[in-house]
Amino acid sequence: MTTPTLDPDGPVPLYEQLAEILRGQIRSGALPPNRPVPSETTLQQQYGIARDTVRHSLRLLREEGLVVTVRGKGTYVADRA
Amino acid sequence: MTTPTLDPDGPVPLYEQLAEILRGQIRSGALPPNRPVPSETTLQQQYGIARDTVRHSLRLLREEGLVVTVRGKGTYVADRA
DNA sequence: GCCCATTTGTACGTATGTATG
DNA sequence: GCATACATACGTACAAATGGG
Repeated sequence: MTTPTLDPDGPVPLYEQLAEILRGQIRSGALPPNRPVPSETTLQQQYGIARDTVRHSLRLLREEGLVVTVRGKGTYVADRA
Repeated sequence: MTTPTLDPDGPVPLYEQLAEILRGQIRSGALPPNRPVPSETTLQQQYGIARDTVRHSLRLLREEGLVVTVRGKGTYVADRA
């Protein structure tokens, strides 16, 4: 499982690129329901982006109902994502 | 019209305090429909907070349908706010 | 109950890009 | 071209919640 790379120069914002990657991993089952998404710190290091950008991506997924975030614990793939 | 003050030490986040102020101004008619909300820079200076915090407040109001934001123009009170 | 590491939340600052007028 | 305004993205610091030892 190689980590996909983001394109900082393309027309698609980094937060949208990461969101799309995570959507794919959720849909494919690589990130199964009720399992934690990698932490914000992990994602920011894996993709070499700012935490601000990671949080923007996760906020989108929350609004889409794909993930649920619990303070102090983590962000989890939703039950019926 | 004095500018209300925010309490940085209280339990309510600054972005929520500002959101509540703006909600009140919208409901009272002080900010009428189709009129611009003060710009992010203006709000950040008026209340002595970061632009990040202002944007968080405005994002809440957008999600509530109270305002509409147009890039390069400004943020406007929604029609049926 | 008390530390401690981890994780998310809030808030600050700065720089640059893009759209409007 | 220029000024204004929002969008994206980077950085930092500290607070608050969780869970383990």
